[in-house]
Amino acid sequence: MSDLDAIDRKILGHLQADGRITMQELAGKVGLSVSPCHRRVKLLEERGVITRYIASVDQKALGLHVSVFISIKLARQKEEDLKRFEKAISAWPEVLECYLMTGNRDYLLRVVAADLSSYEAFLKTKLTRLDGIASIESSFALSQVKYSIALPV
Amino acid sequence: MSDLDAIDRKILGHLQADGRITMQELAGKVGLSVSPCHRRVKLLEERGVITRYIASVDQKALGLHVSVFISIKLARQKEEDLKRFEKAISAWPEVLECYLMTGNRDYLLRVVAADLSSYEAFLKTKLTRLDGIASIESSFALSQVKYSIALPV
DNA sequence: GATGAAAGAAATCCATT
DNA sequence: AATGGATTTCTTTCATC
Repeated sequence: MSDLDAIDRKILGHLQADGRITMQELAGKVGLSVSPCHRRVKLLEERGVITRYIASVDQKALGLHVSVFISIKLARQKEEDLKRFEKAISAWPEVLECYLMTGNRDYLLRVVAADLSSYEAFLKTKLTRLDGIASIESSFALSQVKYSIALPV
Repeated sequence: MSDLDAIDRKILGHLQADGRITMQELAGKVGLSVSPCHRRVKLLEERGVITRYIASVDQKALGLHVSVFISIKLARQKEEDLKRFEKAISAWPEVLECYLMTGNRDYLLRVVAADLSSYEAFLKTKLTRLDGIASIESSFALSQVKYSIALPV
């Protein structure tokens, strides 16, 4: 699966920091010439190690001032209950992250909204309308201290 | 601040989905020709609306099988205590996200590690060595149901 | 502000080692 | 697997509307 050598990991490190670095510059940084560097990047893309390239956008500039972590407990934990819940939240753009947690097997969601009233609208028109939810607990973030998508390589 | 018109928001939507889309294709999708589309993208970059471009890497392919959410309470909440804590965690690559939360004014961290023993190493050599921490509570994620960095535009 | 064209730079492919 | 060069494609700038 992941037989990534040292050069692959270097490449991934640089691409996580700058997804638009030129092949020439990237090749220089990892000590290869352009062609083999290019081939490695293409292989990493094909193997699904690099999943995609993204522009990162400032949350405040979009007017999204509210970040909420929501703990959700389901009434039943049968496979089909989980699947139905996961399918629903996956379709909502306000939900940026969702994790199935150990312990009580509940879900942890990170949701963004413009303000408290649009968060309330999200709760009322979407989340609380789902069947099979036993409890919802919202925790609000005062500020985002760190946000990185660069995994340690 | 954010006088983004409909076309700007369309551009941001497409760039969040594909950070390497060509100007030609992007221009077509938003109904402009290449030059004005290019100018808008450059402006969005200069204004800090687009913060950067990133390659997204598969966590499992890197062998990072453990995702943990950590709730941390500080002994004191003076500005300098917060600053010191935030500076420390910002430097650690294992910490991908950190939020200052309302309520008890504690921190919520998302941390990744290869396995439980390397997570333990992170706790022992880094987190628990910080001064002024009153409590640490780890919650493990069984699976990542959704992970998106694309903000709703 | 938008347009189209033109120059420069980068990605991509291929023959060679 | 890596290299250097050739080709194609994109970015970026500029004059014009």
